[in-house]
Amino acid sequence: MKAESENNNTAVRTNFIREIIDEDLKNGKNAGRVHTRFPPEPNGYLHIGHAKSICLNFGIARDYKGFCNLRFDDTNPTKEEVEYVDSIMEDVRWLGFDWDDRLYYASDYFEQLYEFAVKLIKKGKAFVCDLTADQIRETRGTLTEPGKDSPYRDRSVQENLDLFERMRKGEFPNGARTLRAKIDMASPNFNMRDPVMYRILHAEHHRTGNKWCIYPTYDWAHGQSDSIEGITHSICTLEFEIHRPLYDWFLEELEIHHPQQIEFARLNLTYTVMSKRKLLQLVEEGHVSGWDDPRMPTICGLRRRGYTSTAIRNFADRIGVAKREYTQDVTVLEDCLRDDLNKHARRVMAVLRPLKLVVENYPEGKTEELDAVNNPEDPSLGSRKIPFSNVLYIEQDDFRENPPKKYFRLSPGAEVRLRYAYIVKCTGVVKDKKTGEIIEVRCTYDPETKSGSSQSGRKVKGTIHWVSAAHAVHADVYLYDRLFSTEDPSGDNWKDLINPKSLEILKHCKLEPGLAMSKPGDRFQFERLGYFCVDTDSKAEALKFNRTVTLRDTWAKVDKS
RNA sequence: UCUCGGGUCGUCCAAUGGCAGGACAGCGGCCUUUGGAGCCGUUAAUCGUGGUUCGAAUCCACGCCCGAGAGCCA
Repeated sequence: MKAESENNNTAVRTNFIREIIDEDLKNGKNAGRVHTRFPPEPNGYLHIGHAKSICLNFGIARDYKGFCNLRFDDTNPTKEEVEYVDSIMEDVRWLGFDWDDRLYYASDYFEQLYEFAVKLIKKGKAFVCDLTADQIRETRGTLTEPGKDSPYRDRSVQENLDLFERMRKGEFPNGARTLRAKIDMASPNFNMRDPVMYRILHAEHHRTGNKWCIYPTYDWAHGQSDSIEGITHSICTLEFEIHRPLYDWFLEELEIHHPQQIEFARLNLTYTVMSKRKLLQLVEEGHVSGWDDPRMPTICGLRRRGYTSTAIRNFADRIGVAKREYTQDVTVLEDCLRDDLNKHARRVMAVLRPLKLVVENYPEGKTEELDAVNNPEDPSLGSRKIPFSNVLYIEQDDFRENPPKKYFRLSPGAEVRLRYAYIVKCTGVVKDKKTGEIIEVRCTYDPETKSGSSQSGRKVKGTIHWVSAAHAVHADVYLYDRLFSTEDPSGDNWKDLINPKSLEILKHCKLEPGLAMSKPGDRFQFERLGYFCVDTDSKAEALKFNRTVTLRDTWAKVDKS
């Protein structure tokens, strides 16, 4: 996947993390270095929340002339897979960031971590514990009561060293023993109640294979990995705040480089869910077609939907970074999207729900090539020719037999401009004799009103889009709406809140002929309708478009009221 | 219940003891060969009570509300 870069240099907004860095720089901390990292666990696909973190970490490295590492936090072989590793790298690159040669894995440090653990054992700060998981839980205490010391807490250094080595050699079954830090079972912070550093897991790891049967826990691996890589600012989400004392404790006891952990509030968005667990459930239970379903908040889903990485980066800048938990209105994301697409997407005409329009006074068989602007926001994109003839398709919505007030489109006797073509006047309709359904609208055109010509000042209130019937190419168009029908789908009944109308498939839509050449990933504005992109599954003989987002539609509000 | 965080327009973000500002959403208008875009205007907030201060969103105290924490997950 190629990066969609093109940085638009809006002034970088500051935030409390950048202020901390500014302060550190002023004080000469870390010898003026700024080094961050993005540390995903390869157990799922990246989503828009990760994008916030990626933009934060890589963005800081870029702005402070520092570095940002990509590090896979792969300490749990039972959950992690290479499939996820690959997708994560693809997504980070697509977002426009590059880790150069700084691709790391926590598993790269397993040997070093083992040696660090030995050091702690020798210092009398870690011990091998024979308690089972259940027993550890029982002795951990509660929110209000301290825990109890493990009966194995006072083993000799020698015995701990021996046992720990034998754990590594595979002499014990899963769960039989752990290595625990010796801190304080009475601490009000559970993370300090002699936390587990290593567990026995006879499992194959996606990178180290069967070399190890003991694996470090997150707390033991993360800070030390940060330290090994020379990270200066270890930025993570709020739920790790309570882990910070432990993060600091390990580093202090080890007397190694001590990065600063800083926590910020993770992104929540209205009308969607963000937890990996729920996302996985949506995929596995078939509520969506896969991780890259265009309704998913995953990076690959947004990409398939037609989002640009520029829009996502701008979104990350716009929402800022703070410590209070929040839920961002999804309209802000959509606004960033429209903002980018408006500037760059080529305009084309497409009729999604066709209604035949016959121009009575236009010669049958005649075809004219009319000029159409590709993007009024960007003249450098030029113009194209589109064919006009006596039989056209217009949008069903653009004709009303009994128009409401302020309806500026076609209705019996009314005039409207056909975009880039002529002003036409509706002369009547043809109805299906049995159903009474309108199957054709008739009109006449005024040859003096050709688009671009000196039109003697004639103006009409409405302009509608159209496609010449004989020249149209056909496509399936997938209309997506929000995945959930309520703003806040958290809670146990979240699956009941899935929007049953989040996908509508339109067959046999009529597109202007140039679109026959479009390729997967191409983005367009279908005039007056919205932004659309060619789906990854689209074929020349079976075009498939996804609606990325609608245009802002002020008429929709008027019509409703 | 204990510990740690956090409370500013509807939603987010800012103001770092000195006129509470910006974005999105909303509302009104202008403009328009996209009811798009653009432009202009406008509504709207400091959790509460005390205190310190010439002056408090900001500092202090006491409340209140929200979130996180008892994985050998990250």
